[in-house]
Order: sequence, then structure tokens, then C-alpha cells
Amino acid sequence: MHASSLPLPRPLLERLAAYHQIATQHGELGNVSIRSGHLAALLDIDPTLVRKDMAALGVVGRPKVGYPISAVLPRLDHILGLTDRKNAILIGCGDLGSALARYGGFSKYGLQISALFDADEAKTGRTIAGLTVQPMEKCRRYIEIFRIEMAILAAPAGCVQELADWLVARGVRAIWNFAPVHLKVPVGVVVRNENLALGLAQLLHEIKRTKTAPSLAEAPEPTGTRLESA
Amino acid sequence: MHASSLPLPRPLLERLAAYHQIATQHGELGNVSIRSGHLAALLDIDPTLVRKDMAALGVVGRPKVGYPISAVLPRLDHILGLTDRKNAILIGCGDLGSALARYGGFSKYGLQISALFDADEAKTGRTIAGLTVQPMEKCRRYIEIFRIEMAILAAPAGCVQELADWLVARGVRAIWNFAPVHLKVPVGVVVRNENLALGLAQLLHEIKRTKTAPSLAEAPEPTGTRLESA
DNA sequence: TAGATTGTTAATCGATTAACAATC
DNA sequence: TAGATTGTTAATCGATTAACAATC
Repeated sequence: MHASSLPLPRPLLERLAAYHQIATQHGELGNVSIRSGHLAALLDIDPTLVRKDMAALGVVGRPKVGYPISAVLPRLDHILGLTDRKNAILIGCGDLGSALARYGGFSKYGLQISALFDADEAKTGRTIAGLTVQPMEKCRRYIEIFRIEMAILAAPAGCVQELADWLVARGVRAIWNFAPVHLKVPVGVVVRNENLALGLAQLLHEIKRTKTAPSLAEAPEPTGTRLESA
Repeated sequence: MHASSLPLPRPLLERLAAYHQIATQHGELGNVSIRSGHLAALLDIDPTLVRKDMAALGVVGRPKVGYPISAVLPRLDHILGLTDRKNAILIGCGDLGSALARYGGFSKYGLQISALFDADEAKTGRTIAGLTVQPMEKCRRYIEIFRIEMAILAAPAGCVQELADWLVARGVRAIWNFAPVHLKVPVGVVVRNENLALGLAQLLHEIKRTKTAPSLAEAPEPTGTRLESA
């Protein structure tokens, strides 16, 4: 049971997740295999890179045909850890929290939201996606009893760091944070700060870039490292 | 009015957005400046890299003090395009759409959601975040009149590609897609596929990695390129 | 001053791309 | 067969890190 622990670089991980999404869609359209050129075109990357990734995944393709989707998806599932069933609690049941609780996409990837909590009494008792929103007082015991290791935070930005500290102290080892705050956690705890504004920034930047780059015969960059002339 | 059009690499863009978030928080705590070491520790990167980024941004720091937040934030605002005011429409007012409409974080970054649409008659007429949900029939005219260039899609996965095509044909140039589908758009149109499952995949992978890497004296990797032994 | 931190060049490292052979 | 596509090595490119000087 050897499990290598290469910290897959971010861009690679993003590609793999995108391959998964695209291959799934492609398969649902009735296709049996998928070409490197197809994936590459959709992701705007070099086909060679896709082939290299496939080789690294251990998937073998056939010239003129492509890679069998039935081989690609399980490999991606495995590498991405989507097969390991995982229970999580969700804290904060406002709009975003409710959306996440109802979001069908997670269970497909092995994530089961097993309980909902909210500090706001007005929200407790409500049922979302078949689960009753519980008061925070019950959270502690729930974590202990079910040995919860993962929490999804959709609570207000102001209290989310405190909440995270509290969860970590109670044994939670992975936090998926949707509040627009950068959480600090001790080593050994995994955190992902979702930061929607980051996505927005990327989009805005891209828009700006494509708009202000009409002429190909622009004055060549003075070979500095400045991101932009002041 | 020279605007260089360097396609800022993804990791850099992510760092910049994270700097923005952290520097903002740090400033709200009453600090006037921020150190490269502080940013580096939070992001788990090398301090040198932060300093290089700051230099590229054109921000000068002071030894023993750090970088003035009042200089850092405006530069980041500008590079990330957060200062350019931008109107967008939001299509799909389920839980996720509602959450996005109410999400306060966007307006702070220059994004104004100016209208909501939904194909479901049960949802039209409702008011979310001060805006009335309008039927899709009104969407076309709205785009034309207000020359909308950006759309946020929180519609069901099944119809979102068709929707995107339709929007692009009507002049929309940027799409922020929250449906778990990889959208294809013509060149010249900017799309960001938000893909929440990707975030999940990264988190799961990280969990898996840290869990299965207890011994440092593991058998050395056979110097292949395989992501994992089969 | 001493010490911490910034600034910057050079070295390293790794990821992407180019080229081309192999295969269906 | 011809043509398209995979597979793989070598070359390139760019990003990160190391080292150290400069500065408060």
C-alpha cells in the first residue's frame, strides 16, 4: 500500500480537475474516447502537455483515436482523491451556505455534508437539503462523536478565524473556507481559502488585458521586470 | 496611455490577489506597513518571492519596517483591475445565484450586479439584494440598452452552454460561470469557469497527501514521471 | 552600532514546448 | 497506404530560490 506524496503542483492539479470535468461531459455526449487535441483546445494549452499528463497518469491512448474515457476518469478520480468518501460539516447557513449544502456536485466527488450548523437562532431548525440546521452548541459534541475531520465555513468574515481555531482545537484537520478572509491554521491542518474575489480579479484582469492589447506592433517591453510602466 | 498586456501568469495573479486580501486585513488591524516575511509565512512561500513581486509592482519598502500598505493596495487594485467599475447581469437565481447577488465582496472590487434574471417563473418577481428577478424575455433588451458586457451564470448545468452562446451573440464579452460545466466560448470572449469541484479536489488531494506522508524515510521515487505507482 | 529587513543578481529548478519517431 | 494522433526525448523558457549587498 505505497502511496507517494508528491505535492502535485497547482497548475497540474487544475489541469487534472479540468480534464475530469471535460472528459465527463464528453462521455455523457456518447463518446468513448477523447483526444489530447480536444482537451488542449478547450483549455488553451499545448496538446503535448495533455499527452504528457496522460502518460504521467498511466493512461495509454491510441493514435488516431485518443484516450479511452473509461480509463481516464478512474485514474483522475484516484489521483484527485475523489473516490475517498469524506464527511464534512457545514457552518454558516446563509445564502452561500445553503447553496453549498444543496450543491449536488459535491457528493458526486465523494464529499458528504452530514450536518449543518449556524450561530443564528433564526436559522436553526430550518431544513436544507434534508438536513436540519443545528445550533452551534451542538457542534462540539457532533465533531467528537462522529470524528469529523473536515468543515466547510460559510460564516461571516468577522468570526471565521475564531471559528477555525476552535474547530482545529477540536480535531478538525481540513477547512474549506468561503468567507473572504485568509485563514491561518497550524501546520498539519489543511485549509483552502476559496476567495471568490480572486476569481473576479482574474476575470477582470483578463478583460482588461484583451481590451488594451489591440495592436500587435506595440512598442517592445523595455526588458525590465516591472508588471506595468507606472 | 500605454497599457502593457502581459498575460500575468496564474500563480502570480493568485499571489497578488492573496496579498490584497491579507494586506487589507492587516491594515484593518491598525498596521501601516506589512513585511514580506509576514505575507510569505501566510502563503507558505519564500519571502524573496514576495519582495520580487513588490519590486515588480513598483512598491518600495523600508528595511526593518516593511511595505506601506497605503502603497501596496492601490498598486494591486490597479494591476488586478479592481478599480474599473464594471456592470454585470446575473442569470440564475437559485441558492447559488442568490448568494452571489447578496455577496458583499464584489462591489468592493468594482463589480456591480445591475440586474437579475431567471428562466423559472416561480422565481421572477422576487427581490434579492434590492433587485427584482426578471424573466429571461427581458434579458435581451436589457443587454442591448445598457450595453452589458459581463454576465454571471448560476443557471443549471444543462442549459448554461446554450445560454453562454446566446449571450455572446448578443455582445457579452465576459462570462463568469458557476455551473459545473466547462464552457466553450469564441476567442475574444473571456470566460472563467469557477468549478467548485476543483477546489474540492485540491483540498482532498492535500488531505490525502499529508495523511499518507508520515515517514520521511520513504523509499525514494524511481525517477520516473509517473504521478503515482499503479 | 547591531540587527533586521529590503533589494537584486545569479543559480537552480521545474514546467512547457519543440521535434520527431512510433503506431493505429 | 496516407494521415492523424500518440509517445518521448531534448531544448527552451520562465519562475522560484539562494546568496549577498544595501539600507534603515
